[in-house]
Parts: sequence; structure tokens; C-alpha cells
Amino acid sequence: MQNFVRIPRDLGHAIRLARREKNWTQADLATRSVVWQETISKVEAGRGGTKLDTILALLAALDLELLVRTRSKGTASDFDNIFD
Amino acid sequence: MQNFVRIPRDLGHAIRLARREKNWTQADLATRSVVWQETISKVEAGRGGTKLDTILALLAALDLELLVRTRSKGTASDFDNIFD
DNA sequence: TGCGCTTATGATCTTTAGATCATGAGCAGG
DNA sequence: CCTGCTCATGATCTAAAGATCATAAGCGCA
Repeated sequence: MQNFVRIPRDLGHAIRLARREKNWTQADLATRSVVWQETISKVEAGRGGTKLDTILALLAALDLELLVRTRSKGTASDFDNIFD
Repeated sequence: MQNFVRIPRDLGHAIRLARREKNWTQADLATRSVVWQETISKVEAGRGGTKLDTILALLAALDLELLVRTRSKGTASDFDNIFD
């Protein structure tokens, strides 16, 4: 799994994917990350305006990591699972 | 350039590095990203509690991109320029 | 040493994220 | 159908981010 994040929606999508892969409900993730189920719902829907801390908490619980790097001329193959 | 982001501080650091590489002042970045200089100062200092939208605006202005991926067993060489 | 540029900090105000509770909508299985 | 589980939404309240202005602190250089 490796996805670009240009807009909040991308992040929400990656989170949902990872969560489903682990067969967790939003409530499961909520207890593991100390973030409310309602908040997770919003984040996954990409409804923006989320704090970085919240995101990092979710990613950590899901065993995901974030990277920053200089923008590459991305090729299609750099993307993975953009759609459900 | 490729850095992990586990805590807000990492992000601030990456941003500062990229900004310096472009020889921009915080004020320059501010005008280009529509984020206040004061806010940039806080972000770069890693004083946490930043909104994702703010971060994404800064990264975009700096030609940086964010990636999410499943956590790897990182080696030291995965890190680059941790220190100033 | 004093000016000018860059960054840090501080105060106030507005907006908004997230906590919290309640509940509604979608859907699977019995 | 009805029930139960999962996710979405809505209201309210509190804490905190960001806008904005002002200013201080750090530093290189004439």
C-alpha cells in the first residue's frame, strides 16, 4: 500500500482501506486510536478540516506511516487502489 | 528528500528544509501558500496542533508530496537529513 | 554599534475541530 | 419483516487553530 495525499479525501480513503484490511469497524479503530467513531467517519469521508494529531493517531493505530518527499513526476503505477 | 512523519515536529522540519532549499523566507512561503508567517513559524517549530489543510497548503507550495503507506521496518538509511 | 531582514512570541477575536450524546439510515441474516 | 451491527449525521459545548496586529529577539553586515 502506498498512496499519495494531495487532499484530505486521499487520506480518508487510505485510512478506510487499511481499516477494512484489518477487518476493524470504525468503533474498533476508535478504541485503539482514542479518536471518536464519529470523527473517524468524517475523516474517512474526507470531509476535511482534520487536525494533524488526529490523523497521526489513526495512522499509528493502523500501522501506516506518512512520508514527505519532493514531488515526483508520478506515473500511474505509483498509485494503488485509488478506487474502492 | 524523503522523511518519515511520526510526530508534527517531523513535518515542520521537512517544511523548513524544503523552504530553505528554495531560499524562501517564511514570509515568501506565506504569500505563496496563503498561510500566515506566524503560523508557519509555529508549524516549523513543530508546535503541533496544526490542521491538515494548513499542512497540505504548505507542502503544495513547496512542491512536496505526502504519502501514506504500510509501516516498513525502517532502516537508518531510510532517513535523510534528520538534523539541520 | 546600529540598521534591516527574518523569525519568534504574545494578545485578542473568530471560527472550527472534536468530545459527547442521541439517533437515523443502510444492510445482512434469521 | 424485525433485529442487530456499522456507519453517518445532527446538536451542543469546550478547547484550540488560525487570522491579525504589534513587537521582540537573533543575526549578518555596512
